[in-house]
Formats: sequence, structure tokens, C-alpha cells
Amino acid sequence: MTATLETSHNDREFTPARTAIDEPIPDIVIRRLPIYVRTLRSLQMQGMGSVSSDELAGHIGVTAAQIRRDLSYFGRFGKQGKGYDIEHLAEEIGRILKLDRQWDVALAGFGNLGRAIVHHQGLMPTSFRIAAIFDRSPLAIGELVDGVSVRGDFEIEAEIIRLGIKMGIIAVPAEVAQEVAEQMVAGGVEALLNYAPVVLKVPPGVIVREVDPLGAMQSMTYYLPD
Amino acid sequence: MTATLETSHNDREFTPARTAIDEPIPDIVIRRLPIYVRTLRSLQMQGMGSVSSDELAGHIGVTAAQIRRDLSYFGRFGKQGKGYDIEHLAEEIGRILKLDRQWDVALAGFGNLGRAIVHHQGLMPTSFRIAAIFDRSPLAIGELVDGVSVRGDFEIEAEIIRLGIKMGIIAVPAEVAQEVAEQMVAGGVEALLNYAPVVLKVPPGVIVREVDPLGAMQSMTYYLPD
DNA sequence: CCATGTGAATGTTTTCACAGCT
DNA sequence: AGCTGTGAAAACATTCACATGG
Repeated sequence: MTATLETSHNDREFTPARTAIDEPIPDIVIRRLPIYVRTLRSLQMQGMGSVSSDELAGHIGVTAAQIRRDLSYFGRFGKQGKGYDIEHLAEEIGRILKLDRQWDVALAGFGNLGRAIVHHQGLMPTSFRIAAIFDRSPLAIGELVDGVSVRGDFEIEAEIIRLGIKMGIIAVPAEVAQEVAEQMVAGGVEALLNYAPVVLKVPPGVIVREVDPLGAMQSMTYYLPD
Repeated sequence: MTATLETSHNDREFTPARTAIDEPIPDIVIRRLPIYVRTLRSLQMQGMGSVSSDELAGHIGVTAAQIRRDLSYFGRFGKQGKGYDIEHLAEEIGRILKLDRQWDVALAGFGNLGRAIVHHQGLMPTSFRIAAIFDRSPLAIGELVDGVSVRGDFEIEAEIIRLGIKMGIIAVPAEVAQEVAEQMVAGGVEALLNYAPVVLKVPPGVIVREVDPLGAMQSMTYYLPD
């Protein structure tokens, strides 16, 4: 919709289906895809083989039109009159999200929160692996967790470079979150999951997602009766 | 915009400023308010007394117009040519969000995640207090945490009623999340913070916010180079 | 006949731009 | 002169509704 950097080289004679080459997909759509995969996998485990957008929508609590529109950004995965093949669609969305491989992740902060992130079942099922852990406390440094030993925060950049890590999780106190984020970015990290209640400043191209349970709680009270 | 339940009793002759009585405020605005409070408090701690929307926007990473528009839903808090008084604005937004009191919260699930939620500094600073904890494991039941003893999951409804709790946190495994949510709602809970990777079905009037770090990670990989 | 995929319509959110107050 | 508060415009997102195809 908005003009892209370059409208350059339309060297393809024939564009099959997609109206414009390289039309950017709204981030809000991308953020819904994991829910689709999760729900499809759940239906699959219940023994189902296919779903209509209507049925899937019912499980997720959105409209069928939204699901169809969202999927239409990526291709045509359904069969008219039949619906979607669950296994196939889950597989396709997984591929779109690049979940068909394993991503090494660096975790900064090994206090209560960091430990819960590492140990919590289902938080890192497939696709992600904690490949490096950092903490500033000498008490934590050297601790061995699933074959990964906790390192000092001064090693963040070097270790991330050494391991070629592209994703980081910030689970440190608010005061040091920005600093830690910068070290991770300096090491080449391009995606950050931020648990600290601070707005991180990152260079363009680096993506940040906030996990903000406190903010969520603080906004819900608005709706509660006095 | 959408017709409200009742347009009833326009018994006020003179409506001062707000165009329509009871115009509903977009939830997306409500969800940004905690960020404003947090940032204002941070500026205050740095010794500042007032900010312009421009400056505040810079810290948060949004536009000044957005901040002004958001605040305009609730009143006129700024001084032209001067900006906003930080203490006053933080106080006002806190009042709007009903953060000027303490809310008792029920926590279901006292595994790694639940323990981190309870112990993590800054997760429950003011405004919230874990007043009840539930777990299905006999190993956890009876454990004493900050004067609150962990109870069995069969006691959820009764205990929430007894304490008059209106907010709940779901930190149980996905398989039992819906069931636990229903028990909390049966007990009178009207706001749920859900950590389980499941879409909760709740009756109208009950508000749910998701904390979905896995989904956040799974959507970020989309943007990473192969 | 059933359910997808998608133009067009509608609804929501953000941004522009400026009158008006201090 | 500086900055708010807000109509109006633009951008973005969702939903409608239906032609199309198995």
C-alpha cells in the first residue's frame, strides 16, 4: 500500500495470483499466525483432519473472514466446499514463520524470571533453544543449565557473536535492560523479547516484542467496578 | 460509536466539553495508559517536573499527537505553551486506571511460572497483592508464601468468593487453563491475566489479557533472515 | 451445496495541521 | 513563542457479501 523502498525491476512477465510483488504483510497478521498454528495442532491432536474457517474461528474467538483474509496474504491453502487440511495448513504457516528450524536464543537475566523462562515446560518447545545465558551476579555465573553455563554480562556481545545468535530475551531489571539490549544488538541480535518494563531503543531493523504482564493488569483494572 | 446498552437519562442540561456522554474509550488507548504512567514516574525520579507531549513521545517511541489524542479522551491535563505537570498527570492516569487502590489477585498455578510471578520484584509493586494461591499438586498445597497459604484447586471458587477477589492470574498448564478460568469466573473474577497458550472462553463482561511470550517469539522469526 | 478467496464497504486508529490559550 | 486539544484527512484493519470452484 505505502510505496516500498524500490518499485524497481518488475522483470517477471507473469505474476501468478499475488497482485503486487512484495506487498508487505501487516504485522498484526503475522502476530496472529502463531495462534493459528497452535490451534491447528490442538485440533490435530484431537484427531481432526480438516477445518473450515468458520470452525477454526470459533475455537480462536475471531471471525471466519479474518482467518481467510489473513491466510490469503500467503497463498490459497483451502479447498472450496471442504475447508483446510489441518496438517498441511499448520505445516505451511510454520514454514512462513520459519518455525521449521531451530533458533538459538540468548537469555539475559538469570533471576527468578530467567529461571522460570528456562525451566517452564512449553515455553520453549520446539523451534527455540536457550543457547547462552548471562547474568551479572557472581553467584549465578558458572552455573550449568542444560549444558549451557551462565556467563557474566560483560561477555554478552562476544559470546553472541561466537554463537551467531539472532534472538535475545531480556529478563534483567529495568535499570540495565537498555544496556543489555545494546550489547545484544552489538553482537548481532535482530529480535528481542523484552520482559523489562522499559521501552527499549533499538536501531531500525531490530524487532522488539514486549511481554508486559504488569501493564496488562494495570489496564484491566480500568474496566472493573469500583 | 456502536450504540451503548442504554442511551438513557440525558438529565444533564449542559455537557461541558465531552461531545457525547459516555463515549466509549478505545481499549487500545486504555492499554497504552500504563506505559504513560510508568514513563512519567521514571521522568519524575530523574527530577523532572513537567514534559511536553513531544518529549514524552520521544521516550516512549510514539508520536506526540497520539499522546495528546489519548489523553484528550479523559480531559485536559496540559498547559498550552508549557506541557504537562508530571506528578499531576501520573496521578490522574493512575486514578483513571483505578490504580489508586490495592487489588487482591488470585493466582492459579504454583509451578516455576507461578513462583516467578510471586517472587519477581516489580511484577507486583503497588496496586496488586497476591491474596490467594492455588495449585493441584499436594506437594505445593499448604506451602506458605508471604502469609498466604497455597490451597487446592478444588477450593478456587469458594475462596475467591470468600475474599471477594475480582482479578485472577492463570499460570497453569494449557490443559487445565479453561477449567481453572471457569472456576475463577464462577467465584466472581472479572479480569484474567492468562499465561497459558490457550484461548480462554469467558462470558461477556469478563476481560482477558494474554501473556504470550512463545507467540511473540514465533512471530518474530518471520522477520529474521534465513 | 458448501466454503474459499477477495473486491468493496465499513469501522477503527493514527496522523496532520492549526486555532486558541498561556 | 510554545505547546495543547481537536476537527478533518489519511492510513490501516475488519467485515460483508458474493462470484467461483470442487
